[in-house]
Amino acid sequence: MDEKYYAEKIEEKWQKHWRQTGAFEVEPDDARPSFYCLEMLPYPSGFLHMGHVRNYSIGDALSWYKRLRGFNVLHPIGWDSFGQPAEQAAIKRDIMPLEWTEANIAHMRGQLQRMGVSYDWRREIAAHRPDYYRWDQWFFLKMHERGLAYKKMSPVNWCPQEETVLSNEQSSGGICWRCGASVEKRDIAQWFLRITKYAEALLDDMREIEAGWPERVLTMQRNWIGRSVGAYVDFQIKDADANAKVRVFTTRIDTIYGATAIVLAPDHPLIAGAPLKDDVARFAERVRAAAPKNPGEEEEKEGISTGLFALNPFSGEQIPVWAANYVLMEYGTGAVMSVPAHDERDFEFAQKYSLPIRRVIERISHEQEQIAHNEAALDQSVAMPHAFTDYGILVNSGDWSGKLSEDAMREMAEFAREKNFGEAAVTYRLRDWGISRQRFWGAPIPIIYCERCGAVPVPEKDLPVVLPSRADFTGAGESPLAGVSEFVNTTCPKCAGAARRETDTMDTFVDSSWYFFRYCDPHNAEAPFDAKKIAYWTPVGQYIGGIDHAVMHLLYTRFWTKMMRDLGLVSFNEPVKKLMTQGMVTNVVEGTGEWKKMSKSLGNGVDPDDMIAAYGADAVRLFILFASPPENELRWLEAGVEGAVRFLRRVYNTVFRWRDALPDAPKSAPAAEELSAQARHLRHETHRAIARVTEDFERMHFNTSVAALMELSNALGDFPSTPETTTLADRFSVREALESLVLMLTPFTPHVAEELWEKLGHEGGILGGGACWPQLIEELARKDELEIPVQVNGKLRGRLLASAEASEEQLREAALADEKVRGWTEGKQVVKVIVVPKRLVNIVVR
RNA sequence: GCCGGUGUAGCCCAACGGCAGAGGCGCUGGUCUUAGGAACCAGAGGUUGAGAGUUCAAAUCUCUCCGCCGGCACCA
Repeated sequence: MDEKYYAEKIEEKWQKHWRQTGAFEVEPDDARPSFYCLEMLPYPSGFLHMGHVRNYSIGDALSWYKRLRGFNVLHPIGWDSFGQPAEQAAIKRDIMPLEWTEANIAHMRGQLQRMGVSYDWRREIAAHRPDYYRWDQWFFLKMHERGLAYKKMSPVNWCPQEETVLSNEQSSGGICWRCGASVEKRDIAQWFLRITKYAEALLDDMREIEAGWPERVLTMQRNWIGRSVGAYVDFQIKDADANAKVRVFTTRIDTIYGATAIVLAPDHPLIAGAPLKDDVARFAERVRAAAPKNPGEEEEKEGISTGLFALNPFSGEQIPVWAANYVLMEYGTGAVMSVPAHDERDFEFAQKYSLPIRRVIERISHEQEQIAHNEAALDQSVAMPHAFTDYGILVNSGDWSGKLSEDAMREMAEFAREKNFGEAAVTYRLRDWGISRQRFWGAPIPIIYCERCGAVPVPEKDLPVVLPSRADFTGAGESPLAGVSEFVNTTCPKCAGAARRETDTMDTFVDSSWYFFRYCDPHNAEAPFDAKKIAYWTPVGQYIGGIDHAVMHLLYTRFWTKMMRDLGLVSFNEPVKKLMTQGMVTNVVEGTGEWKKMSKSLGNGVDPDDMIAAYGADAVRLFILFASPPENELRWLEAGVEGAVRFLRRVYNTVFRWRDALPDAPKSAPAAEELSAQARHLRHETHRAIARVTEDFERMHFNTSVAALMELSNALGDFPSTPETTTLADRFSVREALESLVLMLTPFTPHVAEELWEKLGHEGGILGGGACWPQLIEELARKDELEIPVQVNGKLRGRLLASAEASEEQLREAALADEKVRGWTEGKQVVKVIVVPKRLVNIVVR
């Protein structure tokens, strides 16, 4: 053993040991409980950043802890290796996406290995390899069979100059990133997955994961799904045939007597038949061409009358049909009934275009706002200052007047259904998932277009549809894949005639929707995975990743699981039992003093390799876990890393100093009488630390675990005797403290823990030697003598020394008899004495 | 605007209704040193964002307000 702590040497040694012994390689084992610890797989950009290091440090700590607690731990990693940057590298630097991607993976794998993360590397997967993406294609075919994958027209960002499709990032600000031309929307046929079919289940099943997922992630998903309960109502178009109806969606059918217009989205199909259709078409064109609005900014409401009139099915009243920019074709039916008196947006619109305002809801409680109105007038345009949007009681609503909103909504929807002009309905903000990308570097969608047979799915036996190894990457024109004739030209699986392949590839969120199932059986050539292996490992016990994936990835993967369940592949509804969203890693931006997320553009990034080279992987990981709780922002402080090294050095020195004195210590615990007071105190500190660290691990409060380990280390430093003068019995307590400390450090700093464990006389490594988490002895963790604060009227006035077993009565007597306390109770009447055993006494006097 | 989170020492953060402080960073002083650094020892630092309520007792529970962070936002 070196006298000093040399991180680099120790880390190399143990990484080699782990590799050679396959320390983290696992297989299903029915005799042991499984634990699946998963971190979000990285995109192989080429370099690990601090956010990755934080993510994997958290996962690794938990994995080690669970192993030491006797779990069979699956801890895998892989690569989200399809996506745009590989194509951009091809355009810019003339390097093929495959080559670029594989080189990046090789480099990042090396970085992860130098971090010493305990992965089962045999299970590594990469989305861009045909043995992975063939199963993306297989799932697509299964969904296609069931009508869950379908094609429809949908807009893309289109650069008219380069005649190419752009991603949102490439068209930010409405301008093409390469040529600066203004970007247009263009409709093309694209593939969609029917996630909306699962909207209700995605909401309902949240019950199963509520306990293990952060509230805010579930809230974000709920907002995203946007369930809305209301009703459809059909309005007959006046002077047209009986089929000419406009269907609206409303959440407030109780306000229908206040409807003074129907408002359509500018691209609503009914406009084609309107008397003023040319004016409306010009208006719609202007709305479409309007500059893309800035987020957070509300556009001025604009509209135009269509010249049509509609009949209110409840009142029979005739109201005008308008088109306006604030009604969206994508939501509900693309048409609304405008009730200005009870909807802010309709109010604003009605005021601008002088539409009448009809008041039909009266407040029901004096706690609700009384809004000025003119009882005598039919139109409230002048009297009402703004809309009244609460529920209340119906007025001016024919036979329905006098009913409560809640009752009216239910009964009026039912009435509409009976009379066949509407029904109760639920709509969602959630749209189907568009997976088509007009790109090269993705999984090809396995469809063949035949002039005779139409769109034909590729037969399963012909999978995978493999990407060509080369293509021309210009960045302009159609997708590079479309230019590869040996890929595109094929024969129809049905009629064997000449046919063309689909050249769209899949969204990369497809790959990440099910990758963690593949880890369980990564080399299976017959199926995406084996059902028995899945049953042993999944669902995931703990998933760790950034909050940025709160909606898309985590919603898609929940959807995918439900789809797989319906295919009979898994037997549960939810793929992830517990989710932890880590905070971002920030650093000071030079010259501003502000803490911002590390990024290239701000120049405040810190290279993990540099830090590991300077301080060692153990110290970097320890600092990251110690500096703040995992969900919080982590402020990068190099002084903090230095502090971590200092701590490790202290522990190292303590082991070095004691190790020769320890082998002679008794193998089992000496009786308390044989130990000195200091040794008994040390045992107390040891077991207190075990209790705290264990509890904190269960809650993933790593920062406080580390603090407890530092306390234990301090207690060892305070131990008054030297190795030479300590009795054999006392040496037992030192060995116990050191071994506990080292074992509990393992999840944070596995390399140095292995090294110290070996120096404490254990062979074969921590896992190989069968070490396990230290066993808590509760009575040692308890303090036998306690200092009990005594309060008088809630103010601290004295302290008592009492045994932990002291009864309520004993504490009460002792408190009342205490001299200091009596100074405050003298001459007063004791009203009440509250005794909380082991904690405190409070005397209430008057 | 709506929803969620959060506010404790100069900073990161503990305290699961019971003494406001575990740990680290920084700062001040000391030991050591030619000096600095390192290491070790000691120490200072507070209206728990503000106000009200519940309670014997509130950082903790409830309400109102303020600040900050995040999500959604013409969603009918």
